[in-house]
Order: sequence, then C-alpha cells, then structure tokens
Amino acid sequence: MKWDALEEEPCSLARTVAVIGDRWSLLILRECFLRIRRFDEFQASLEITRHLLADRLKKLVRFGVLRRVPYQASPKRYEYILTQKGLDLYPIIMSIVHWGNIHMVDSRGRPMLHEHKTCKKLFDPVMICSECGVPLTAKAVHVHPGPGARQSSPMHAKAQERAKART
Amino acid sequence: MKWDALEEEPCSLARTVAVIGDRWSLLILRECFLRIRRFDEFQASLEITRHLLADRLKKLVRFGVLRRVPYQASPKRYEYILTQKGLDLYPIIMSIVHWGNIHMVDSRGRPMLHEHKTCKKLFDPVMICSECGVPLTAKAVHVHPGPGARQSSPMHAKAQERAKART
DNA sequence: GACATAAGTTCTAATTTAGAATTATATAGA
DNA sequence: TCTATATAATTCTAAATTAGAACTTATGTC
Repeated sequence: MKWDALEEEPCSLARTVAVIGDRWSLLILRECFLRIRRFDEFQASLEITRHLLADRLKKLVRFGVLRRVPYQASPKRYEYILTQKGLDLYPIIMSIVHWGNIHMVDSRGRPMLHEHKTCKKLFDPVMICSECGVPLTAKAVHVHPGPGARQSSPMHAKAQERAKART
Repeated sequence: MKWDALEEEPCSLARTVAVIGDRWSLLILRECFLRIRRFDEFQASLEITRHLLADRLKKLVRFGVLRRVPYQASPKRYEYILTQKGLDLYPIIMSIVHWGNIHMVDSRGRPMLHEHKTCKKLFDPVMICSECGVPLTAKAVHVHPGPGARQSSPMHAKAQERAKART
C-alpha cells in the first residue's frame, strides 16, 4: 500500500496515520507542543536531516496541521505554528506520552511531568466516555459500521465470527 | 537517528514512537482491537506484504504488546493477542480515530461508530485531567522536567525564551 | 497423488532515508 | 568591497527499508 492510498481509506485511523504515522512527524509535533517553531530549532532538537525536516514540515502544512507564518520581512523568514487542527492532536500526543510513562520509562523515572494550570496539580490524562463520563476500556466498547463504512472482507467477517465464538 | 536510538531517548513520546510510530504497526493494532489475531487474517485485511507483516508482528511481540499463542498443536499454529500492555494502547488508538473522525472524514461521514456498553450510547472519547476532571487542552498544561529528564539543548532553551516573550 | 491451508521465509527491484555538502538571500562588521 | 553569519532550504550519493512475487514446511483432504 502506498502512502497516498492511506488517505483514501474509509477508516479514520488510516487517514490520521497518513498524517502523523511516521516517527518524524510525531517528534516534530512534540516539539511544536513544546513551543518550537523554527526550522533550525527543530533541526537542533531533533537529530533529523534538513532534507527530511523540510519534507515533513511541508507535509504537515499541506494537511493543515501547521501554518507557515512570516515572522520577519527581510530576508523573508517563516515559522511553523500549530493550527486548530494541529492543536486538536493534543490528546493523541498526551496518550502516547502517557503510555510511555507507564510502560517505557527506565529506573530514573519520567522525563517529564505535566501540571494542569486549572487545578495546579501534577496529573495523568484519562480518557472517558463523552456520554456517561466513565473511563474507557477496549472491552467496554462496541464498534458499528457508520455511514462512511465499506463492506468488510469475507476473511474479516470470518475472523469476527471466530471472535464471537471465543466470547 | 536510528530506530534503536529512539528507544533510548529520555522521552516517553520517543520511546512509544519506537514501538508504534510506523504506519503498519498502528494498522496492525487497529486490527487487533477489531479482534483479528491470525497471520493470514492480518494479511487479508491490510494490504501489507507477508514479509513486513512478519517483521512487525515480531517487533510487537518483542516489545510485549502482543503475545504469540498456539491455538493448534499439529501443525503448530499461532495467533497474536494483545497483552495488557497492548490493551493499554487503547486511548492512543481511540484518540487517533477520533481526530480522524473530526478532521479527515469525507462527505459520506464516519466509517465507524462507537457504542459504550456501559451506557449504551454512541460516544466520542474525551481526555480529562486525572485530578480535577476538566477536559484537557494544550494551553492549560505546563510541562516540568521530571527525574528522568536530560538537560535541554541551548537552542531549545533559546526557543523557550522566545516562546515566553510571545505570551 | 494432487491440491489446499497456515504461517512464514527468501529473493530482487523500487522507494525512502541518512548524512554531508551546497545554494539563496540578506545583514553585520573590517 | 570583502568576509563572515544567519536562516531556510535543496541537491547529491550511499545505505536502509519496503514492495511484490515466489518458495518452503508441515500437515490434512478429495
């Protein structure tokens, strides 16, 4: 499957993966949320080649996640700032960081702590149901095809049957 | 930067990206949460080459996200099931799907709908603060270095100063 | 005996990424 | 004027990764 095909898949995960599903994009976005904005700043804090950095920034701009904004007229210089669409990636970034905090830290402990300005406490993110407020687990969620669904493959259906039989 | 270096970074995001930060791993995990377990089922529902699928499954097993379990003795056959560490990826998957639902769907609408078995309603995931329960936004969070932190680079510090000046 | 199933492995060609060097445009100083 | 610096890239070659197809192994079935 080509990258371009991913964008067209009738699947919200696949389409999001087309935007952020490579390691550099996620690391660049981490920097964005840490207030990094300029080409050379990204390049200094990530050990990314200039080539790839230019490419990924272009991609993120094309998808509307970043906006390329002039900050100086002569010579023309630009910085890359998060759009609302980009800011909306925050739960993804936070849940990735949180999983790493739980499952990937070494003996020295967490590299970063998060403080909620609203309540002034160190916190972890918790994902809840918008309707009843209960924390979500995979087993408590049932998936239905929506209006944008595609027929699932025969093998997929077969696997679903086996899954049901297991329950 | 090599993939192996990512795992060693003093950053929970980078370390998680080392595990799930490529498109195939995320798509494979999507299938896992949809109850797909067997090699040929993965291969049929994703248009992945057998080569890469074998490679990625091995990686996910190595990281403890999947477990390779025999389901038939002769000939020996295995299936791949999520460990608790793997199940804990659910908030990441859900937040990725949700962002796609908001920002990437076409006119036909969402490919999938989620029903919460607990309250029996269609829902969206919401990320809240573990301490005060308020929904999280990037701007309401302040980041501190934790015990596992590394000194940030001079350029990073410079960028942070500029960020402060902007506020 | 021929064919089918499941879970891979192996091979070559195409694509992507790494790493270093170079370009473009303008400012600042000797 | 000449030289050096800053910022944001682009270009080049070599190395690594991925795509796509064919092959392997160990049964079980018609």
